[in-house]
Amino acid sequence: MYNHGEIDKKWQDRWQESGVFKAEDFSEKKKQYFLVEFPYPSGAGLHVGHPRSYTAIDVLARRSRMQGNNVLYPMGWDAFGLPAENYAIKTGRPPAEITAENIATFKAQIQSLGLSFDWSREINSTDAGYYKWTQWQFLQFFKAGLAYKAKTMINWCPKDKIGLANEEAAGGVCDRCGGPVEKREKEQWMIGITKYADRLLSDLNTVDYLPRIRKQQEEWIGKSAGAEIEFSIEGSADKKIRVFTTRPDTLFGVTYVTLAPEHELVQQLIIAEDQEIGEQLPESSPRAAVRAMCIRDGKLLITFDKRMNEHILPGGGVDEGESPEQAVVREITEETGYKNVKIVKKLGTFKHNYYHTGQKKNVRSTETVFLVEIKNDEQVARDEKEIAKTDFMWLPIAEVKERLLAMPTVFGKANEQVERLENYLAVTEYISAVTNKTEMDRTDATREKTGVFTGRYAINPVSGVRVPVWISDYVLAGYGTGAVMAVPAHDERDFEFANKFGLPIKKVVEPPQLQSLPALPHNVAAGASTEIRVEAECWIDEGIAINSDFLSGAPTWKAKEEMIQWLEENKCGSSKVTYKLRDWVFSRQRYWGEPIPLVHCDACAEKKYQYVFIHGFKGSIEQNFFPWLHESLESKGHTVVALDLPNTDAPLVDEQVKFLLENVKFTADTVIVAHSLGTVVAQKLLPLLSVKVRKTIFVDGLMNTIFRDHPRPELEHCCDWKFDAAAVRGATDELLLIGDETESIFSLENHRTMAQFYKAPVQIVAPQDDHFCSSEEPVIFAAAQISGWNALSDAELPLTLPHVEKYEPSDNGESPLASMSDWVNTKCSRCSGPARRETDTMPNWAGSSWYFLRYIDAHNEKEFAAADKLKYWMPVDLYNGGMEHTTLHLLYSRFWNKFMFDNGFVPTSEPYARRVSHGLIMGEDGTKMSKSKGDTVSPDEIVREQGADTLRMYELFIGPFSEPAPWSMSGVSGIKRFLDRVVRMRGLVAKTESEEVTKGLHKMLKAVTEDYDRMSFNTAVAQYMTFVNIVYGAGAITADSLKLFVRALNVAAPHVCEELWEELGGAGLVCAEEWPAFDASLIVDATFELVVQINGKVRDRIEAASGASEEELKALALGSDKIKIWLDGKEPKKIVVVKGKLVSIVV
RNA sequence: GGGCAGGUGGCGGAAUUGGUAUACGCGCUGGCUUUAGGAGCCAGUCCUGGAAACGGGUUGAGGGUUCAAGUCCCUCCCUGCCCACCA
Repeated sequence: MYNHGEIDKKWQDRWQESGVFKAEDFSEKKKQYFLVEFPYPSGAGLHVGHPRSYTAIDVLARRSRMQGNNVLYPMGWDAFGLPAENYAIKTGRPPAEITAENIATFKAQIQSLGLSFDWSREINSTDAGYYKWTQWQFLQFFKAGLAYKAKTMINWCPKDKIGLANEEAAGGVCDRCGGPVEKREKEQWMIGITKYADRLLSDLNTVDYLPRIRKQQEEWIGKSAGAEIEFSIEGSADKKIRVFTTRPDTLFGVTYVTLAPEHELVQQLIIAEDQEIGEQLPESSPRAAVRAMCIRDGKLLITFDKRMNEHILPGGGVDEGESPEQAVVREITEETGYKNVKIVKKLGTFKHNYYHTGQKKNVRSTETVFLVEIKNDEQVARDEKEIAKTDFMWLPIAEVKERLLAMPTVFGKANEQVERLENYLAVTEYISAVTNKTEMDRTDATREKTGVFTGRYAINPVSGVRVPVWISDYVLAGYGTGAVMAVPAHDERDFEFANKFGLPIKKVVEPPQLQSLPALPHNVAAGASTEIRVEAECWIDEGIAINSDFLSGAPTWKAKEEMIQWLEENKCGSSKVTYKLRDWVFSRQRYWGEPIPLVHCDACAEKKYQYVFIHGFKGSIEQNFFPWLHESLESKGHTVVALDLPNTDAPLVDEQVKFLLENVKFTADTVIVAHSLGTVVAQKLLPLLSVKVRKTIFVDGLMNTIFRDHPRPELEHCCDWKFDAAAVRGATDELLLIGDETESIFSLENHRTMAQFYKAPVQIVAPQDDHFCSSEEPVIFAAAQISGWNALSDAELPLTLPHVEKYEPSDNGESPLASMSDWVNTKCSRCSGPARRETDTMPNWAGSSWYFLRYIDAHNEKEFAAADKLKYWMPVDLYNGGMEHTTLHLLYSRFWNKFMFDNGFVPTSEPYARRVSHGLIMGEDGTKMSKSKGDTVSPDEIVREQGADTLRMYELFIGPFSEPAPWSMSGVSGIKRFLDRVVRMRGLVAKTESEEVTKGLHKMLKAVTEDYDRMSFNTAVAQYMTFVNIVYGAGAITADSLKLFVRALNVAAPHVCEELWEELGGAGLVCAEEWPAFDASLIVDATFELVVQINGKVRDRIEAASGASEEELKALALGSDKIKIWLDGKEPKKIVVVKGKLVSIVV
């Protein structure tokens, strides 16, 4: 028994005093950066799950130090987030206060484990000194044009009137009140991670991630290659449906086209604006009447005529001097009392005859039908007479549809019109039903597909075949184009849908014939199934094209290529790559997060600018990106100056600069957009300007004549290639570099260099064409626009969280910051006019996207980290974290780091060289530990009762590191027993020891070293135990051997080992000793147990010399009496000898 | 539905390249030390036949390749995790 309470504390203090675990910047030793995910300091304190990875990586860190490396193993706090905020809402205490307490608890708990963290580098994501740099880095994204505002759907609880995080809205139910969660549109900050999709995918080749982690990254990015194809719409020449498909080869098999219910074309298609129904008659006809269709939540507003005993649409005659629009609003108010009536659209004007009861004859009249919206349910009192005459009601469309269609007074009865109305009703009903569905209902894949025919037809561009256009909720609005070409014969979802709605199925791919496949002798011999099954009628795999005109006979891969070529030649489609990855929603309507350091100024937003284009080598204003951009900017009210530069085929930069100075009047409201060699012109031009221009954009710019990998001597003499960074930067308020990811002309390194030279942000995009031709004009258009959003200057950072009275989000969905009018209302940094601060805060993912960089220089007040220190320490050599973070956190931080790399702020493109994951620790019953079950285990208790080393070693021993493992309290006691045995080995120290002990020691050292190398901590612990068992069996061990053992065990059980080391007279700290090397010569056994098998069964074990040759072993085996008996005189047919192991005899 | 990981004693788990299956720990049994309790130490502990010697069987089920299969191949069953209508 040892007094763990005393020695734990004693050695933790010694380590702290001696500073042995401090990482040294720029040390000559080899650097090793070990990282574990920094925890969220929850109020519940440390869970036994936390120490699992901290201890395991601690073992590696301690061993690495003993092996002579300069180790960085830091710890910090990811302390922004919901739990503290929710607790603050409940108690009214500031989250900062709560967080500080939680951190103190966590830190004390973690420190009680004797982990070798370098606490001098401790960080806290909620410190203003930390989040200043989170804000600063966000502004780099903003300045590079990668942060933008867009409308997205948020989870909204109508009862609590707050927006919910996804984790608070799990299962479509509000976390707080248990009520249903709706989707609501909200403008939010987004970050353009999709621009990095391809590099995030391909750079996985450059890092060492656990295969399943890599797979998850790949799937989350979800790259698929295919084609975008345009279908024209019958009767609407100007509108096209664009679909994305991975199987352009099946285009001949398309039997219908489907749109997502949210697709922008849906509204235009179902209300046939461009196709009037019925015969148009003059609206001024004296008999003109109006009717209103008002549909809400799948119900139709109907009036009931009491005298006629008939349901009818609200409406009536147009009075004199009244327009039909005025008439319909008046009629609705009279008949129903609703006063907020708004006309959405005129559906059409129809002629019809009806029997006029007053005149007692058939009258010819016109009727104009409007689609109306009733904004809210405010009503005026209805006229007495009207009440006597009519009732009104909201009826489900399905209930009234038949009657409505039968009404003689509506629409007449032409078939086409009825059909049209029917479609209109069906589609409207469908869409309202779908949009009312909860998210859960909609994403449940086992659900039956639903859909509705729009009544419209699309034309297959390759076959000219007319196919119906449907709307269906199995089409996702957010992926591809939100529309699909359905090929039911070769897509399971389309197949299911076609069967349900009786749509035709056309086969265009034949499964490959077995005979044509190369023989697979291996598989056949192994009894492999030789049949290829065709399931149902739907063949989704590749094959041979049939019924496909010019494609017929081609294998799928070839048919794809040929179809894409045909589409491109005929300008109705092109090859296209699509990703599942969506842009990153960066806004949270919460208090406890980093404030987004932006200010919005209306005056700046309204301002118009003069855009000056500078084209490149051999370029002209009509080429490259200029024509569309020109038009688009002018349509926004800006002016554009676009001039062809002189001598474009043999340019002289100075001459072109002079030309521009003479022909353009540059002002403070000028924005320069320069492309390629034009950026060289701009770099020479800017220092010569007498004003500071507003913004300059270099599109695929350059500073030397090295083009990616080859020089361009023809440009060497166009200028002196010397640039003055300060002068250029001083002549333009903003400078933005846009680079080409495909490196078609310039390398990414080139942009990185420019970014560092000019201290300017870089946006890397993947243009469809090389070197930014017309297809990328929208990217440049977006970058060139100047919004009303202005970044705070570096000096204004950090923008700290103000103190608020209430931590609840406001009931309009804004964060609590929005109610702080003193804080919100501020001055525009640019024009000094009134401006408003952004009140959204950043997500939890922000601070954790770069924390590994801050550890490297945790106290730097001038930069987020010094470049030379980053260069020394990055990348992280080993990063461990939970599986729950292997998609989002990993992806976001990789993206963040890559962007920072492109901008020259960090030295590596990938932040983590290696990523591993630990398994969850479960309760004793094998299910998740939970407070409600009461089976949570507190590390404190174990540390107090059995010591830190016991907890540490048990965490290592519990099972394979990356697998989940059930906690076992008696297993903990087993470790405690082992450590007591270790301590008692003092009593076994003797002058000599048996060979068995020496050999066991070195075998253990070898095995433990190898086990740690492959992160097999549980078996390493078993090796220590085996050795201790040997020593107890032998009864004696030398002090030297025990010291070696203590050195090896120290990484796992450091407190006990320091104590023993001291007692054994070891100098200094054992953790500062060298990692013990094993002596290979001591491990070698003189003999081994030769296994002799007959027909695969072990029949004898014979002691044999280790070096014995195959012949000797064979002779030995055959000479054995036992073997002779088993052979019974039979002659062996075959003898296999494995040296050092066994002899296998076949008879 | 798809992907991934797995299925080995009473339990957690070992077996690195196809080469002695069940290391190590827990639990259990017996013994010793002996005031009790606890702790410690020693021995045993996959199933099965046998007093023993010595056999037979065994890694979810079935089949295959091999001198040899927990490990490789095929079919199926089960469990866990992740993703989930991504055209």
